[in-house]
Amino acid sequence: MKHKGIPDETIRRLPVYLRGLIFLQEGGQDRISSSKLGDFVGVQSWQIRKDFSYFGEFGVRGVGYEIKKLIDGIKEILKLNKVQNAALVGAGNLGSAILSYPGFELYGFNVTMAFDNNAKKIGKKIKSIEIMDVSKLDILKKKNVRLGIIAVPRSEAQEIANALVKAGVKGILNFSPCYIMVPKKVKVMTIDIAGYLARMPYYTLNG
Amino acid sequence: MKHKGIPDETIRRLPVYLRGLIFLQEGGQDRISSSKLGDFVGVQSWQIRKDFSYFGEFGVRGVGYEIKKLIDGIKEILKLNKVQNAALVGAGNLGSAILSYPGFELYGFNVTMAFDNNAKKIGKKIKSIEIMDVSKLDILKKKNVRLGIIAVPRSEAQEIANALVKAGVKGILNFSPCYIMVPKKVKVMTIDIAGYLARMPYYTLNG
DNA sequence: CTATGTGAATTTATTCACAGCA
DNA sequence: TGCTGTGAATAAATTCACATAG
Repeated sequence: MKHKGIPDETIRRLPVYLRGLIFLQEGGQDRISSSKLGDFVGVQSWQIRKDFSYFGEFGVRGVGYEIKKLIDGIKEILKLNKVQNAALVGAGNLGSAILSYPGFELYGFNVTMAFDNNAKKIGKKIKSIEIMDVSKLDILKKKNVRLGIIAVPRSEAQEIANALVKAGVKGILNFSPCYIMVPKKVKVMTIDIAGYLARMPYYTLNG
Repeated sequence: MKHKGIPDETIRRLPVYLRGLIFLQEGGQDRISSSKLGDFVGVQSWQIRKDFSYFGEFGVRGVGYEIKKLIDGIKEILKLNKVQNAALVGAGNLGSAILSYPGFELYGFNVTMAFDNNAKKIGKKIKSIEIMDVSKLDILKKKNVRLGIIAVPRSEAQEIANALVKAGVKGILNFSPCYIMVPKKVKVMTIDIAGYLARMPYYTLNG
């Protein structure tokens, strides 16, 4: 299930490296050193070397890393090689933005389905994706969708999560500002947007 | 500048506690134990007690915590007592959603200004906020706005950050998927939405 | 000479176990 | 008795320093 002994923080940084490397590759580059990559993505060079070292030897001493090899390696570690579909629940302002968000593609994700409980929205399309009734979430099982994205009001988040789990979802990306309880086999990651902002004054207001 | 010896992880959890406590208070409750609060927000009870203990004695042994006292205490620690204004740059899909996001208010934030470089958007309003030309960012200095939110394409993020810093901003919440370089005195927090999703398969695809 | 890879040292954060107090 | 507060133990992550290899 989880590579043993690999720090979660290392896993957190891998998508950052991957994004940077893909960008560099698109720029025509095919080799890079840990310190150049570090400058580019905002991580110290020894941190990068340490992170890669958990998975074997990716580089060549005295030379650096071959970008293609690193990209392939990180994709394999993160299991990003096959395109995966995700379903969005909650087609409000934030949900609609997520549905149109161009950044998922880079990592091989497609948000292919959307659900809402608002009769006025059901049947409408956003970016060619038809919004379906949230009571039809079970269809995810048939469509083999294993990732759910929650962007509903806090008061509805837990029941949506329950429905997603029942529909066979293995991972939930939760934008609702609340704790969500799920069976241990399901992975929840919560992005608490306001929570980030709430920490700002602590770090910026001196005194 | 920063309380010394306080783990950053403790600071990260404080907004979570605060949100839960406000919710409980609105429900008419005025006292709670660390384990009940922990169940509610998804944190272990000892972790909560430890976190609070860094700032003195908030509770009463054998009894629990007075919710109002905790709320006031956390707000003071995080410096959330005075309402703060923030400015958004980038009024695309994600930016518009952020402008309408109802979750900031809880912590005392107002997104009061918005900027874009698209002539078609400038002058239009979203939620009664007029979108201004990004070249007018300097106005933040006059308006005493000290927080900036970046929701522009990656290619523009760094120059927008530079302009925000020049306009006197002390903290930047960055939704663009890239590293941003700023002077040390400025705090940047990046929310890499796709990066979260990119870690999902690692945790959910067994084998 | 350059840049990786990695044990060891250090720092940071979590977890425990129980003393202390209403 | 019940629940907080905290020193001590453990675990996790970062940082260093340098051996190693092209």
